[in-house]
Amino acid sequence: MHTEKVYDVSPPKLIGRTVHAVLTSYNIDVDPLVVERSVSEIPRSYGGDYGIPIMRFLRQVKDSQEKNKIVNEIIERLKSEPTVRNAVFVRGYINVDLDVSSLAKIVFEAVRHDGKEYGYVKTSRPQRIVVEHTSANPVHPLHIGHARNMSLGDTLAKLLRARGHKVQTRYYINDAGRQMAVLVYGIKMLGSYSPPKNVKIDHWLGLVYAITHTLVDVLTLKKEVERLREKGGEEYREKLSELDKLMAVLARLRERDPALFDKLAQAISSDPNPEESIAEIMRKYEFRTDEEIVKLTRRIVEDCLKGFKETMRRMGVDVEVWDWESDLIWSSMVAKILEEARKSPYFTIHKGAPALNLASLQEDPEIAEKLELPKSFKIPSLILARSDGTTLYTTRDIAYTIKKFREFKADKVINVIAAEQRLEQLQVRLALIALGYKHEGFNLIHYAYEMVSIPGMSMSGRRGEYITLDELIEAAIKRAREEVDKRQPDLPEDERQKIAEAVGIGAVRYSLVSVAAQKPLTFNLEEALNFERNSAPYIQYTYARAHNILAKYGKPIPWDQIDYSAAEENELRRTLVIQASMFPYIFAKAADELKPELLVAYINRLADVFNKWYPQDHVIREPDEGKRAFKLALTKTVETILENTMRILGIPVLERL
RNA sequence: GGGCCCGUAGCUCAGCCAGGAUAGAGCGCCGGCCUGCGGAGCCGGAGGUCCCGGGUUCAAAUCCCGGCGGGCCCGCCA
Repeated sequence: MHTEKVYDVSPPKLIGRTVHAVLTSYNIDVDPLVVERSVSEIPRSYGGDYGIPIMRFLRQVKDSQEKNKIVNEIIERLKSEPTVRNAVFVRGYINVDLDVSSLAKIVFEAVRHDGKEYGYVKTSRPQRIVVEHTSANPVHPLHIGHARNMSLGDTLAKLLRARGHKVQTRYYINDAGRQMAVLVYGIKMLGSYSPPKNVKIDHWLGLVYAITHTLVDVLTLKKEVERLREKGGEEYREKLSELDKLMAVLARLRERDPALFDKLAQAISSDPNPEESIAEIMRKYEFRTDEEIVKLTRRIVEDCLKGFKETMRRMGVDVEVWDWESDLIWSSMVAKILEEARKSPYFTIHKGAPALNLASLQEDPEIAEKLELPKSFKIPSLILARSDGTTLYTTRDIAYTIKKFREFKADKVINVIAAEQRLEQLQVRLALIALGYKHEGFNLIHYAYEMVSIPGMSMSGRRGEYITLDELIEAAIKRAREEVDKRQPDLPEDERQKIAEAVGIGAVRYSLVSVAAQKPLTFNLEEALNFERNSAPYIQYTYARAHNILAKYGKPIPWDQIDYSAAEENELRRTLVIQASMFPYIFAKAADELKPELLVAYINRLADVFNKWYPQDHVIREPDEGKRAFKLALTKTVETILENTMRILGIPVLERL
């Protein structure tokens, strides 16, 4: 693969390798990665393109003659590299001026031969990796938070695959547990399961769930208030105001479907003990003692997933394996975990329930370090089962983790799960280690992401307060359509709509992976669809421009007629070549560090430079054949990188928009 | 009460783990230019106590300690 050659001569690799080799020959021991990462882009006015603060590595060298000798040797070695024009020592830095003509030759050859694979440097240590993502509970429709999850998960999977890993994607269907039982209870209260045809099924189920959940909460809270009335005081007033708020939620829910609401309200209020009815459904499903409940639950979940899959398909997201939580229980995998726990030295009884004492594991320094445990915080004991024998989410998650590792013979499992589940995810890893599943415990990665907020909107699935992802997609497409109608009024209607869909979807995905996962993200539709800057449409547009310049030329790129000296004639051409040479490096870094946002920042910058370049340095009208060949190759290179990045980010590639 | 994450220009964000030159982009704002390979154009400018206070270091946005502000978590929920 020619991409490897580009990777090797990319400035951080080249300079890092050279510096490290010389330092090592002088018995200066430094981490090659630290050296490589000290290489940074510098302003041209510093006399080069990339620089490295060399003095920080020469601290231990006391003799200044010796220092000079080392610096000079590094400079000489760098100068002997074909892609280096000059290297100088300035104010503690070694600055490298690149020979962009030689660099261009290497980059163009790679683009020419690797094409759609250009930039996808293969790892030297391929692994088997499971990426679990989306995994929304099948009780309400997907919303913007799930969209961040699926965009990150799908992008990571594509990124790791392109890097040469074997990747499997999985979705965990949480069909056991209380939430599901609440929805099933609601459906049962309606008498028969007959969802309306004119509403998307997951949206309707979400409404039933929200109404049922809130009604049950209100009844429970009312009893509580009743009980506290005599006593009065702070607690009573708090519960009372909580009840007020819930009543307001109920009123809003009723507006959405009065008939459905009234039917549920009447049925539930005539149930003497809804909490017990829900618990009973949960038991019947988990212990599989009531085939009717099993069938109904499965049918509801299947229906809800149909809705999810439709939304995911629109987002361009595909998951390979769908795992049912209930299958883990029924296949006795969860029972086995419980059994193993009982035999483990960490087993304990906590508040009368079987549990694992995880705090004692914290004392092991290896575990504390590898799992990055908080120091002055005692991990609470993990309760494994309810007193009625039903299992708990975390216990089932332990079994599921083992399943994921086993079935794919995975080296690593990446769970894309909200940051609010940090403690739970930590407990899973600790529990695995406690039960002797060390490989699993140490190689389970919680890829945590923070919440997505939409200005002026608070969200709660239990209360039915959310903007669904479907609505968001529609809004994005509608907004995109307005722009497309403005720009391309002559295109046929159906084509404009197709373009608008590709633009809308791309815009949502781009903005959801553009911010580092551990930061809270504010989603702004207008910004996501800003056609002018830092957005998927902007990248799609830039691609289309590059593509159409090449289409206008109409012939194959004359690779063999390129005059490489053209590279040095224009600053923007130089910058583009250097940026193009950085693509494999950025790609590898994004994959290895699980940071898709690096790719987003990179591609945005490349588009900026390209958009600045082509209007002022005409490609097709270039009279000199060799120079025109160079410009065509450069355009092809940019087009290729844009396309190869969009493919990873799941942004549809369009030839016109 | 404890733990985790975040805090950088008016706004949205890079940079922080792996300390180094004058802290970067984009939006917005101000002032100019422009008839284009698809105007979704170009050039210039202003704008910063890198949340605060200590410490380590030749050197701190970056590391350590102590605060402040925001979010999340600490359930026989998921």
